[in-house]
Amino acid sequence: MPTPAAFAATAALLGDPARAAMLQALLSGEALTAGELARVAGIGAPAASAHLSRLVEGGLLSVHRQGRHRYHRLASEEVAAAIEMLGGLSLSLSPPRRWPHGDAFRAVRLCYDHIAGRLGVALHAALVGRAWIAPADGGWAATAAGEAGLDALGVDLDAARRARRARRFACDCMDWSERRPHLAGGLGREIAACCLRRHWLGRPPPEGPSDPLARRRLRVTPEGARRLKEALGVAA
Amino acid sequence: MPTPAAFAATAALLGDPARAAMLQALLSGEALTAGELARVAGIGAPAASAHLSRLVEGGLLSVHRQGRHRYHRLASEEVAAAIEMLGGLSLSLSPPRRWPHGDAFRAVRLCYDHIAGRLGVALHAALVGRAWIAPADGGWAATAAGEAGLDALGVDLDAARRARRARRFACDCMDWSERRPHLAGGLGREIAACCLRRHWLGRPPPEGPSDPLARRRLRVTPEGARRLKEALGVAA
DNA sequence: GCGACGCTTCGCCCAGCGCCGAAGCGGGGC
DNA sequence: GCCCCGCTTCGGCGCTGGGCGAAGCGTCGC
Repeated sequence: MPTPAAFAATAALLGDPARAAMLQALLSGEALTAGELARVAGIGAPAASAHLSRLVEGGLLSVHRQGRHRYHRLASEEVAAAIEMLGGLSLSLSPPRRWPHGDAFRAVRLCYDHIAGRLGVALHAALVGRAWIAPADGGWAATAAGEAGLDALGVDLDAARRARRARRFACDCMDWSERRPHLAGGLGREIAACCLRRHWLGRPPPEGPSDPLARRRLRVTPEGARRLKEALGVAA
Repeated sequence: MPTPAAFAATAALLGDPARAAMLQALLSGEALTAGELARVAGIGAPAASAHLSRLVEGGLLSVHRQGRHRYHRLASEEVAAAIEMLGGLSLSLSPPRRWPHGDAFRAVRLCYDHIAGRLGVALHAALVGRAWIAPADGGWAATAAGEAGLDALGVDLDAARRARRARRFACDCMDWSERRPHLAGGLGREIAACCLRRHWLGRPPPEGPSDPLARRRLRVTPEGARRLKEALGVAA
């Protein structure tokens, strides 16, 4: 455990409405500009700049300059996992309203860059149940059967192993709507990419003019349901 | 996801050094008095009282009056899980020092009231691998084989099912040192209680005069290592 | 019943932070 | 070269909130 001071410093970064809005917007895994984030948070450019500086300084975000824009993204999937978890806690502490985003969001959605919701949890269980992945130091490793099966599905295992942004090959991420883990890490990312590339998952149109969760919504296509069922026994 | 305002309100409760110290102290699962918590946080009684009021109001703590004392404890294991997770994130954001608590704390420790660390993760994997527990709505349920096996070990399944404090029978709790889940819920609590009762786990003496993690330290006894090995194939 | 003790409430002070408007810096478009 | 645009820095304002000492309330011990 960190010192209380270090712990509080990290938590305090999450404990501001404007910063929370920015971080939630970045949960889609995309990189957004300072201006977009200012609009999302409903504040002016100077205030947004100060917030973003603190988030970067604190290690929660990373920046990428491109021309006169500055693109911000979550620094790691650990950050995404912590935000998801804290969101789940906050929801359970104020239970007045029921599930606010419709059952579809609970069934399948994007968490940072991997699949979450009931489908994400089912995929995780299927991979473990068929012994396609096995416990390894710091997460999971693919078994021989898993490498063959995933390759047959079209998952780019080389890309999954390429440790971009210091990520693990595969590790667990707690699903706050299901209270069971789904798969994160490079493998989680590539599985999601594969499903999107092959149109097993699609992105439904936004539900409103400024739908903050639009980028995270997913939908299982008929073909996706069929292929996932026959390949992994997953009922989407 | 909650609104940014609700999310930030919850995070802000964790984002103060004094409150963080209190919450970390309560991670042992015990109930502590306001005075003890004030001492832990290094603040006076009035300040502690104000902090505790806010934590209770925010749903993170629950209070129990007994005579002239007021005992505070974490309101739920979801709160404990979120604190653990945020602690792991905070550690990973400031990686200068390596593991500060010794390898023993990483091997086995108490998380709220269940077993965490490498042993906790190994137990979770063993229960799933032997199909003693199976996925169920909102967590895990014990299979017929699991009921028999756990009962033979001496785990009080009736107590585990008794949903004290609105807890699930069994669900996952992310282990921040291993990045894989260990078992929480009523079953997790009763397994830990069973191991302590049968002296398979013991509490080592505190490492210093004011060891904040003393109540969470655990150690596997020789008999415990033998019994866990033969019953579940777990190498402690 | 009286004092000791645990805790809370009240009153107050001060630091930190979140916000904005104005100004400054740098990149791109024309 | 000019201006537009995205972003940052600076200066100033207002408020929240965290801290303490003093006082009040309820409980326990004798």
